[in-house]
Amino acid sequence: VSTEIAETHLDAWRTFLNAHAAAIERVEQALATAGLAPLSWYDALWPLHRARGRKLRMGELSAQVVTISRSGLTRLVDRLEAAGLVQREPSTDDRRGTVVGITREGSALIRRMWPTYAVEIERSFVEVLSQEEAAVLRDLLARVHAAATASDPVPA
Amino acid sequence: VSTEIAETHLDAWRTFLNAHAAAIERVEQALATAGLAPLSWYDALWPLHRARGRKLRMGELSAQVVTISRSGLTRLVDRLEAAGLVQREPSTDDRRGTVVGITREGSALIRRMWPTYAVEIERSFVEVLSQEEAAVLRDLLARVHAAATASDPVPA
DNA sequence: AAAGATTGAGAGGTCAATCTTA
DNA sequence: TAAGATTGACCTCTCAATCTTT
Repeated sequence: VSTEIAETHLDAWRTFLNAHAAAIERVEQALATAGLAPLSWYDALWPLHRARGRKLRMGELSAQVVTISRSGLTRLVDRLEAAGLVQREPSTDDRRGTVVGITREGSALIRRMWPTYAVEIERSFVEVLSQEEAAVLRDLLARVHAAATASDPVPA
Repeated sequence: VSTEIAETHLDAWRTFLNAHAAAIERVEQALATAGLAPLSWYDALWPLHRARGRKLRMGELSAQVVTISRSGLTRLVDRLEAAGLVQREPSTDDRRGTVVGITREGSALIRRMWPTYAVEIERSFVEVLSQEEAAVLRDLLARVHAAATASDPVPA
């Protein structure tokens, strides 16, 4: 364990990875037990639901679903569409593009999933962190996020 | 956005997910650019490397590689073995079991990966968090981890 | 030529069933 | 019968190549 990173920072990193794995695992498990869809479906449906009827282009949606590649999103939307949760149409203004809109069933699913999802956020975050602590956590992680997003680590 | 979770907690949750996605993405990208193996290989090799020669049973190893299922680990170890980085043998004391040991090449790979990995931890954590802040982050996330690990959310 | 999106091929992952030894 | 680990079937994701429109 060299290349000298302070022990505290390393511990924070490891705890970060472990906490994330445990929390996500738990949410997925709760959703599966409740007979609902996986978190990835929620992630993709949520921006569409929030858009309240406005259809999003695949690219716009992709930009908001950060854990999946562009082609991965195409395939996810294939499944969502097959399940009747979203609808695709060719974009009218730029005919290279495709727009996706959530259906009534899609919005219904999002609403059914939220309570289960929320219970797990309660357990993992709300019950163990005060408002002030949550704010501190948010601010520290926002800095990590910004740093991790900053312009390329290793240019091509 | 109902089922009432305070906005601060929700923001913390979202930032948690985004920060994780960004940080991991960055590490994977750096490793790939350097022509090294993915993080999952590091995760599996590290406990074996740390065991300094002692061979671990598949179950022991599985317990320490938290992001992958037992059968997923079998397949990962298949690949690591094919790459000459680990070696499997039937366990002598309990012949149902298998033990895995890291090879010289495996340890060499871990050592070659670490500097690249470390650079990204530096960028995402060390450069933006003081010692004290890292300690605070570690402590808050340790609570999240504990809460997310606590006995079953939804019993079968 | 470049941008938006999809597709083919293949890598990696899971669950449930299986094999072997305890 | 149960525990440790693997396997078979199948699903999801990614990269690189492709198709269409700009």
